[in-house]
Amino acid sequence: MANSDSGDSIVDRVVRVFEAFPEGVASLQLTELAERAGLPLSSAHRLVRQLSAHGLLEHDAGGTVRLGMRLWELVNRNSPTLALRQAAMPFMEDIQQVLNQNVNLAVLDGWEALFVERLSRRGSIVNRARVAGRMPVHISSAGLVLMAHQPAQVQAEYLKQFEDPSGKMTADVVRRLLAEGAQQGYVQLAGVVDPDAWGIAVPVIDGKRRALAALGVVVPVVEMRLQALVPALQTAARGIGRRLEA
Amino acid sequence: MANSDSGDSIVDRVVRVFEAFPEGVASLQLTELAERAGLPLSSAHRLVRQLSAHGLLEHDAGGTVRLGMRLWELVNRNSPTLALRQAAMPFMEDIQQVLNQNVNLAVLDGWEALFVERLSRRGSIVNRARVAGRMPVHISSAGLVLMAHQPAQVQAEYLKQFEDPSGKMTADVVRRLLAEGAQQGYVQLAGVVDPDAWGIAVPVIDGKRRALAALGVVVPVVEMRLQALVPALQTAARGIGRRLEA
DNA sequence: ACTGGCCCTACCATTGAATGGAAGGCGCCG
DNA sequence: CGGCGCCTTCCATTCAATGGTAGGGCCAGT
Repeated sequence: MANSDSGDSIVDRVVRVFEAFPEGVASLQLTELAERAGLPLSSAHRLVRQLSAHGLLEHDAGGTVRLGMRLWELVNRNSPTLALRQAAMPFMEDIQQVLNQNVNLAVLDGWEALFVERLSRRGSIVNRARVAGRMPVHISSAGLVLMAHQPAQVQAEYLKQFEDPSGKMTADVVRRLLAEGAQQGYVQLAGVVDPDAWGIAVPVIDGKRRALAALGVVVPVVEMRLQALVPALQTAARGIGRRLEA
Repeated sequence: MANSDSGDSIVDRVVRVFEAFPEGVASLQLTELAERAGLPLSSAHRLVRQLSAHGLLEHDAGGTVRLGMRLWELVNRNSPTLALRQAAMPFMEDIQQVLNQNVNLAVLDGWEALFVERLSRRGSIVNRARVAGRMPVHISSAGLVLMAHQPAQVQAEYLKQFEDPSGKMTADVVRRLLAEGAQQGYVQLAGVVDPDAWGIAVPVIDGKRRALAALGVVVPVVEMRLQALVPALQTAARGIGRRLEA
């Protein structure tokens, strides 16, 4: 044989190796990694060795393979979200302290909200959103408020393909939420993810009126000051937006 | 020609592409990227296209290339430091609130401290340590306290090759700091990085008595409660260590 | 102690995927 | 409108990548 029987390039394979780690699983056996990545063992072995030589992968104590510190370092040094996170962090900290709630920051990627930063309170209500985690647009206030501020064409495309496997949400409900979100400038969502939690999110708008990100909080349903949270979030979001101009 | 004139594999090239982004620079022109990565333009072009197809790179508005959200997501989802950061975050937040100071968390990588997490106070003293940033062991309290808790052999190797280009530190001073750090269980460092800032760091120890990380604060020299910080840090570090066992 | 199973590592003849110079667009500025 | 920088595409050449196979280390079960 020669280069790849299966017709995939090395780059494809490298990507498959990176993607082979299931969410939250830090390390895998070589054999299992090969299987998950769909590679012959000997090919996986060679590839892992090359990547390890550069620090993109590492061999940990038990002989298992994990993503390397070097990779983490490179990606986080030049992260596409770096500017956004740096601009947002001080404001997120303020919110966390003043409102005493979970705060999170998300961007829109496809039809999902991708959470890029999160500050959680000890002992506070469960916040399902994890850093680098995703949630479908229709079940997260952050996703909805981002979609609500997308160009009409994008929203139309989204609604066209919308389908909720759980059946809890209909396209009409989503349409209404988007319309309200666009008009009010925030989205409030009750207990979709967790029956005891409210999500509230506002958009971070840049100079060209594009919604770059969503700033949100997750609060327990018993929280009384719900409406008071909105202006605080909006003020913070404007601050973030202004920082991103400069 | 065939595969690489220069004798490097594709993996080498992928790594060089990732490494081509200078610290803090999010995006590059293709031509510049090719030059920095030491690749012929057409090869760079092909490689970038492949990587982009998988979302490891992205083309941004101006036609420049940057690291992709997908890469950021994969790395941060399965980060080798994920468990450490998750265990540490609540304690770091406590420290930040109670002591009202900058907090950071670092691991040892080679002869450098690599900062994996940081919480900074608005308006607080400048903290040079950036997330995913590095500092040489001998000018950071985190680096020193980590080195002070390494096996004797590692310390010997480190001291053997030690050389401070600035000449401010001598091997003897470092040796003394390491000895003190090992004995006292913390390292305090004044104004090496910034003349107005103190750094104090303690080790996070796991069940096998290995120093996995350093927990530290950066405080202004005028701060009076210096000694009071140490027990707080040590308590938090023990808490983190205990969480990592489970 | 022995055996079987599991996982990792090493070898090597084969060949098509990767290569990069050159030429063809595209947009910008003077 | 001509020159320049930057991006994209093309294509004949060839060696880096491939993966089946075999070897070695480790542990659990018998």
